[in-house]
Amino acid sequence: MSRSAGSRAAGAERTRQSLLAAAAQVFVEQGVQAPIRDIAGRAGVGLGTVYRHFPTRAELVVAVYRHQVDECARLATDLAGSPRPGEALSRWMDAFVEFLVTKHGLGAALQSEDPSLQSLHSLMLDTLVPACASLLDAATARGELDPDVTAYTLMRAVGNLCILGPGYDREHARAMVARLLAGCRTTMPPDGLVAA
Amino acid sequence: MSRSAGSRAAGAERTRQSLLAAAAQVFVEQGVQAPIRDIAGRAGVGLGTVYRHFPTRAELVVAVYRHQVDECARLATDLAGSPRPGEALSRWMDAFVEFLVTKHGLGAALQSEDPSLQSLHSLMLDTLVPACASLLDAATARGELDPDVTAYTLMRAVGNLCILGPGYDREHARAMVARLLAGCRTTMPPDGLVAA
Amino acid sequence: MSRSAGSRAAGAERTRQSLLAAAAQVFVEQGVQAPIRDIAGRAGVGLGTVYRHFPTRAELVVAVYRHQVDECARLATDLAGSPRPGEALSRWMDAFVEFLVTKHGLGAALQSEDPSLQSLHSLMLDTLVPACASLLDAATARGELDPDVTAYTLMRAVGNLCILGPGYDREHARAMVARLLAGCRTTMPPDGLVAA
Amino acid sequence: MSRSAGSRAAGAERTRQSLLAAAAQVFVEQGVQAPIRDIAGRAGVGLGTVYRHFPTRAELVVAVYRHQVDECARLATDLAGSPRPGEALSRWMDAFVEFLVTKHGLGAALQSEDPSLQSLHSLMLDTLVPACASLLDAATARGELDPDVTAYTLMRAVGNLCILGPGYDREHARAMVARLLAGCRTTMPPDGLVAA
DNA sequence: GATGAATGAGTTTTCATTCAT
DNA sequence: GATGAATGAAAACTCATTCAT
Repeated sequence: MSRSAGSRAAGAERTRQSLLAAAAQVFVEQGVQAPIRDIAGRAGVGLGTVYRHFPTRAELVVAVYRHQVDECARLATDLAGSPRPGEALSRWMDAFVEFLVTKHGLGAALQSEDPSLQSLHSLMLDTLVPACASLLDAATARGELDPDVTAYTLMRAVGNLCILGPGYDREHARAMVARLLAGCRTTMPPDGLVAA
Repeated sequence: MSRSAGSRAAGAERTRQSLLAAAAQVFVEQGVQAPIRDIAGRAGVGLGTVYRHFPTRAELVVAVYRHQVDECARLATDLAGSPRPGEALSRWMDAFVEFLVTKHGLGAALQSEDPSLQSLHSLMLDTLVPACASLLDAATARGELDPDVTAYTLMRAVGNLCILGPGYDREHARAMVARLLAGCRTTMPPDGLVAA
Repeated sequence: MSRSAGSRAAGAERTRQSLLAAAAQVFVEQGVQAPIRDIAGRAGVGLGTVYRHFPTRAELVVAVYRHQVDECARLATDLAGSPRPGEALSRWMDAFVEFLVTKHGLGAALQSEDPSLQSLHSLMLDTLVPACASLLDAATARGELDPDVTAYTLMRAVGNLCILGPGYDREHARAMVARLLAGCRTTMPPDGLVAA
Repeated sequence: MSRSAGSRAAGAERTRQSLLAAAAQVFVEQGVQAPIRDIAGRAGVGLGTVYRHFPTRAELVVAVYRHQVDECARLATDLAGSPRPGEALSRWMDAFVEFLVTKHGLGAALQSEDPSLQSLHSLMLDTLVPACASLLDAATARGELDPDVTAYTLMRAVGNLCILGPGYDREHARAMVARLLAGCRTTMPPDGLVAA
């Protein structure tokens, strides 16, 4: 009359994966505030099923991005021992930018103060800030980076620079991030003025 | 006759100012998408009064920010003839940052693609991009800036850097903008990698 | 400091006439439910002025149409003694149709049950039903009309036939009214069936 | 499984029918522009439920009337081969009148130019005009009707004659339609004047 | 008398969320 | 576990009406 418990669980897992894939797509198209119904529709499941798997929007958002966040953190680990820490940092930032701009709306979501997205912030920060920090520290130790730059601040800034819009696309974001990084290489005078 | 008409007009003008002040406050707290009713409540007027003065949300938003946008553009004019264009640009950016972070939510509003905010984009771009461009050109002419940097892209980037959040406040934004500017002083290699 | 009482009264009368003219126009364009503000605007006066002259919408509507209603009634009087009452009735109906279709929206207004338009009904009925009845009676007396036809019912029917729409314009209304009248010339069988 | 799905679907269908019944009633009382909330209230459901079943007002209006429109069209088909086409037309018009006056407010709705009711027009015209035309053609072929009369114009006129009001009820409408039809039996002189 | 600013009730519409099946 | 019907709070927007000047 019904499948075995095992295959039922497998079915649930498949449903979960459909949801994650659908949500990822919809988030790209409409941002993380997209109607839950749209996600259910895209996944081909009922509305209630979304709520069963992800009782809150935040849980869904976090689940959608966790995989890529983890991958990004792993890349930092891989680059950690590089003999050229400044270049390693640049490479990692490129990957981070790629991640952010690919996930249309993520940058915006990151800056949203909507409490339901708090856990997305946590995910990003808890995982990526340490990852970034290790690269930063290495670069700083070599004198390739101003020690005043903190990983958290830099990542927020980069996250913001990755909020795209008309006339400001992926390449612009990448270029601006590169320049920001370049500006982090040397100590800034307290007033921030560019020396002549 | 002119007195009564005058005082009615004066009352309306006072209402208008209350609305602008209330909207500015509410925009800081809730962003430019705040419910119109909240703005009416804050100003102590009826809902219809908001619509009378500002038939669309966009008109209200633009009115709220126009004064400061104009002031910011004026500052660019004042700084235009400076003998040290790089410093002039830095100073102007500081003022621009100050403007953006004071108007919490404006940065976010600027990156919104909501068509009702199109006119806010226009206001900002039409007024400030030329202002910024004149400073940029002067700095570029002196070799104090990479000619590849365009005013539009730089302003979008700065606008994004001014989206604040927990752990990323005005001072962080200011510092990041200063570093971004510093990174604009020299030509970037095409791959954006920091030279060792 | 102010005009004499006489000229003030004259000014008021002029305002009243402007309002009637403006309302007539607006009623044609938008129907009798048009926003009061539009009428004030068209007349070039303030909103309050409309309310001063015509405290209710109904009073304005009635005032707008009274002149023409009276004229229409007068025409009936003129035609009353005609030696050919059937033709007189036709002619009068033509004038009535002309009146109705010219006043776009009046037909619809007449069938509306909005209580605020009750007095418009009264105006029409009290004035025009007797006028029409006199022509009807004359025609009936000559055997040119079925005595079962009452003025009130006929006028409602004609009023309805004058509600225009896409594909049904003034000429169609006129033709249908003529046919209706033709159908009133002879006694109908109780079942309304057309004899072969 | 099929049972639970079945009963949920059945419940939804019951809701849909409640809504149609409620809407029909409310349309009679208030016309087709009645507030959606009133219909929801009458049906004893939430506001959103109305929107779920009928996303636009037009869809609800059309659904309410489609059944009867179809029935009316079917009757025309049944009467099409009648040996006495004039009588068939009369009978069909009687049914049409019955339909229109029963649905108080439909006549008015039909003459409304509100774009949201465009589909109601289409429903009526696409379905009933051809139905009526077939009866008309048959009668015309037998010389029982003036060939100048078109189905569209006749139906608009009949529709208008079925707009009831105080002192003008179903019987009056029926009588006036019968007379209009009678007036369609013979060619009218161009000036529409009744010959003595 | 004239004005028009202010008001707020009334409607439409959208979606997050619940829950019976 | 899955479903999707139902719900209703929230927000936008319109306009008739009042009233202080």
